[in-house]
Amino acid sequence: MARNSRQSKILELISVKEIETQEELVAELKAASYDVTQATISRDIKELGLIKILTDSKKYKYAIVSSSNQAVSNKCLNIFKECVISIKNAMNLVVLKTLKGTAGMVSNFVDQLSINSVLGCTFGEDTVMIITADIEDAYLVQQKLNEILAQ
Amino acid sequence: MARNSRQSKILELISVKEIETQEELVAELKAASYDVTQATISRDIKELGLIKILTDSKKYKYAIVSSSNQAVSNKCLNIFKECVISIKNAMNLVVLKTLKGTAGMVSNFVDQLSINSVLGCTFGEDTVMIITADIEDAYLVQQKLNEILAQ
DNA sequence: AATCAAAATGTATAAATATGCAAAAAGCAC
DNA sequence: GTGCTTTTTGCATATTTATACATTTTGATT
Repeated sequence: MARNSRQSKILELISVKEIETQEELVAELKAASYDVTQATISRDIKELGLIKILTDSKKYKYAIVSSSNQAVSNKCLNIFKECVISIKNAMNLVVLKTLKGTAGMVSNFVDQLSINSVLGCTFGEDTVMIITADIEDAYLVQQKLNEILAQ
Repeated sequence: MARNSRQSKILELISVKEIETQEELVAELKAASYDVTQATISRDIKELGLIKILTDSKKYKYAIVSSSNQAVSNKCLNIFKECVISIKNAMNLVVLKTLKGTAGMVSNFVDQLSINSVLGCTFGEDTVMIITADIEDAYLVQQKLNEILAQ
């Protein structure tokens, strides 16, 4: 569906760039050949439960709502699920395979979850690597992510 | 200073009521005899780093930015500091004395901090009670709060 | 394919928010 | 106090976002 794909792109865009306004988002989406208007974006943003937060430079930017304040919106969760193909462990790492181009967004998402044992995330085109302190923690994180995906 | 007092009132208002718009906030402030315009509120909100999140009923309301996403804004922290008079332990409880009328706001704030050992908070007019699992946890929470206030 | 129902989107505009600029208020030094 | 600087605020308005309504698209059923 075009809509899901577009919303997934929105999540990706806001996790990579500092998007200040919906018009800016429209422009970025046009560049990625999603031809939509601001009105549609406004609706997408509401559905995804995105918020505007202040950056260090005192400008507003769109962001995914953090987990402690409020549950991640169902819509976000669904998109997250669709993008993750597999979750595997390797020593003190958890490796996620994702749809091409969505790894950045997924990595950002994992960061947002603020799981205690996650030390950090890096990502490429279709792979996210989560670093934990030890093998046991990697296992815990994998469990946790599986739980979230199973919701 | 009138400004700090007003901003403190704003934090209190948004923690107690679901404030959907700045105009609504202006009205509430007027009722509390703070006579200001929407423009000023807009600036206050920016300074406090407040955000708009979706409620369960799909309406937007103002909220304090959560701790995991981003540090609580300096401004919020300052106001928090000014409102807390003392922090004491009693068994598995931590008891905060606050300025009259600000306990609700402070309690909300403590919730936002998402400290692990905090099981829950209740409050009256000028007292916040934090419940923890045991005496040791109460001590840890007290330590943590003192750290935050000392920042 | 034709028909209907539901969902998604665009257009136009209402509603909400941010901000440039000028005025007022608050500090501060003398 | 007076004069000067800095901060805060209001007014007017630009900018940004949400939404009512109409239209288009999608999907299912026959």
